[in-house]
Amino acid sequence: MVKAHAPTSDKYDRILSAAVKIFAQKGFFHARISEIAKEAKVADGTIYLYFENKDDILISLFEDQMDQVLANMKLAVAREDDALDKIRCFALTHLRMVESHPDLAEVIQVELRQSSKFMKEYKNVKFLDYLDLVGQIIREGQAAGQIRFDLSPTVAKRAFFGALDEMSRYYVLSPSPKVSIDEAAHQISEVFIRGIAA
Amino acid sequence: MVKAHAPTSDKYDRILSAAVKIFAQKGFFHARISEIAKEAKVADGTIYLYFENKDDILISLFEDQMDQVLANMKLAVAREDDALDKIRCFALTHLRMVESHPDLAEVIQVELRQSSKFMKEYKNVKFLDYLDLVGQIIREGQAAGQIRFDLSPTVAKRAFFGALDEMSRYYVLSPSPKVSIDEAAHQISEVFIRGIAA
Amino acid sequence: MVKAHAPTSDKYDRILSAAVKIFAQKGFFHARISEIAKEAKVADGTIYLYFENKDDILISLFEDQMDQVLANMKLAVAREDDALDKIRCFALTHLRMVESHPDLAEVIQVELRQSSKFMKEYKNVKFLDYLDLVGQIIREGQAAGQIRFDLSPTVAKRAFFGALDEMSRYYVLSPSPKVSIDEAAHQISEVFIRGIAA
Amino acid sequence: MVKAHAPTSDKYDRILSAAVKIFAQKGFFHARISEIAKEAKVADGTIYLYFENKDDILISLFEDQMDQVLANMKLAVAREDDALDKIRCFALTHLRMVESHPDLAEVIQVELRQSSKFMKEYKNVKFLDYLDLVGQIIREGQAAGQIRFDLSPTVAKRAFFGALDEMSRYYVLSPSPKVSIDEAAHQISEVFIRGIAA
DNA sequence: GATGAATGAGGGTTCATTCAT
DNA sequence: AATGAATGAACCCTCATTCAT
Repeated sequence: MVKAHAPTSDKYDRILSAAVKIFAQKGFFHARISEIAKEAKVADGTIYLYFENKDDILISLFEDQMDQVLANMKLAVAREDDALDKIRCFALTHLRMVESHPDLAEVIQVELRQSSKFMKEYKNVKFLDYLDLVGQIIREGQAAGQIRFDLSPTVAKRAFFGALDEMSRYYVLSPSPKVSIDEAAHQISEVFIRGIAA
Repeated sequence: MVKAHAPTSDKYDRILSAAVKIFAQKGFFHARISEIAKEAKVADGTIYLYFENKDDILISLFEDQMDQVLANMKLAVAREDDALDKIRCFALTHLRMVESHPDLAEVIQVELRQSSKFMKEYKNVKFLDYLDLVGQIIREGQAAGQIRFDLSPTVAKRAFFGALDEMSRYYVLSPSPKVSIDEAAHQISEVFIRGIAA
Repeated sequence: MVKAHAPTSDKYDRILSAAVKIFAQKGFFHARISEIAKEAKVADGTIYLYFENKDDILISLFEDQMDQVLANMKLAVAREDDALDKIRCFALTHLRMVESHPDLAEVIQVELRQSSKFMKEYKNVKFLDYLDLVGQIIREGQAAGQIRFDLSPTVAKRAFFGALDEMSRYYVLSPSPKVSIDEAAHQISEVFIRGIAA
Repeated sequence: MVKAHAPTSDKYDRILSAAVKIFAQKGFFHARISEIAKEAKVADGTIYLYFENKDDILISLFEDQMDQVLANMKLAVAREDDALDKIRCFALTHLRMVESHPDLAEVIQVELRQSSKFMKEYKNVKFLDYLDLVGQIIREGQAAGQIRFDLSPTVAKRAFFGALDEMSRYYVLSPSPKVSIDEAAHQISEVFIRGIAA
């Protein structure tokens, strides 16, 4: 069922913003629809005019935000010509997004990789697109002779993303991180680049 | 509260094993106590003789299994003398454990990093110990002059673990992986070693 | 926590009435929320829109009804000028209320004096107010020289109330009482009045 | 089912004593069998060798204790020749028993008049016997011309017992009573005697 | 569209009772 | 007789979802 809603209303966005906040605070399962409604200043029932059910809020949130994250990252990476610079750029942009949107980062980090509901049944296309940005850069670098040919892009893109992601978890969950975002991005991209260089 | 139970009974282990299976299948929140009880072939109430509540099952499971994982990894790594070989060993051992205990790996992967309950309120000491095994190896390699001194062990250990962990997620959730466990372990450890080498 | 509910709805009263009936029938502990809900023709969950929990139903019931009982008794007693007539009036009014509201009388008789929950932790102010109506009458009669001065109002008010209360228990629990309400009220008040007269 | 138990064992009494204590503390419904067992220093299951079920503990307790109370009261009252002195003696003995066995008094006061289980289904013969001791005294006094003939023993015995009982509740539940037991007994019996005197 | 009172299915947990030892 | 681990029926309460207004 496609939910109709007037584009003039900002309720859809208000609900999603509220959901990000509450999900980050309590976790998806402990978050209450009534709490999201209260935070969004709408009635409980109103949420069901914009979303099918509770799951749909999380998925919509993810899809919506991943569109922006993806667009943002593509734009940032496109500014660099060199594959290795693109990798540096990816790391920095990724961690800076985490820093500037901690609630969203936490929800994506923590809630979205949880439970069969969202990682098995729900085909996480947006996430795979995001992951493949790294894969493209690697293949580009291989084509340019900068990156070893015996490196599997499938493995390498996950290794790189995983490194950044684990670092994100550190920032999301750690009250007082000891290393700056920029320094972490620098260290991770340098290790990776040396590791994959031809 | 320490729950009394005869050491001769295997119910504690039966319940934990059942829980691993059901949690992996349905996710923690969708898992039903009655289902775990049925799988463990005990009455619902019996579970509460061994565990405080549902949360306690997950935490006990984690603590119990992490003890074994930790011991296993320490043993494996101790067989190598060279820091770089230890890193190779860690990667291979980690991914092989994931391969041989897919249910457990999935639960740890997916459930335990979820929700404030388990990553914020619950001090995940065992996980930090595990993570620090990598940190120790790195400091050892730095002392031996094999690893760059300008590398932050804090960042590097997370980068390495994150790479392995993201690869684990791939194996846990992917129905038909395209790269072998051993090959993935090899690629990840080689990229990392080149990346951090002095 | 004050439970919100539209004043136009009669659900609050319907639930209380149902509760009186079920509590009288089964006793508080054997009464089931679902049974009260069914009797009140509301859903189980609806009860929790009007009451915090099962205990709260009993306490609300008591507070609500005692307000009415208290008001009713004050009104009745105020019609008499003479202290001794007030005592006669109190006895008659009390037992007639018991007769006309047997379910409520039984609940108050039996449930409310039960268990630390309601007689120790719960400060039963309304009941003490009711009891003190008798105390006031006695002090009034002492001031008028009709009642002995060496009589302790503290003891006397309890003696009088206890006499009526035990008689109430008889009516509440006895299937076929042998003495009429009015005759019992008469006998009790006359014994008491002679007993306390100057 | 009649429960057999060796008269050499004191477990039966230990369980009843424990039950009195726990029932007084928590109330019948909040009392846990396991708690009574612990207090009596027997295993949970042992209780079921001596009692049919939880209800049976309370009833046995009541029957057992009422036998003693009844015997005690009969003995005390038999020492007096005069009906009016017997009334004085009854009041004093009753309140002194309450004072010296507060736990038991509380259980009888509070638990035993609760719930249909014990006041409707369970024919409370012992209590009626106790109540009728007063009835007998009154009839005796009427025969001796000391007590009015137009007084209904049915009403009068309840009035007198109710007065004492309400006073007991005061002592049982009040942390610091303002009137002494002996004074209360004196006042109540004097009021009653004057009230019923020919 | 918007509301929020009402719904009622569902499940974690308790605890009286049983029974193998 | 005594034990206490095990049982499983029973129930209060929560909360996602609905629908009359």
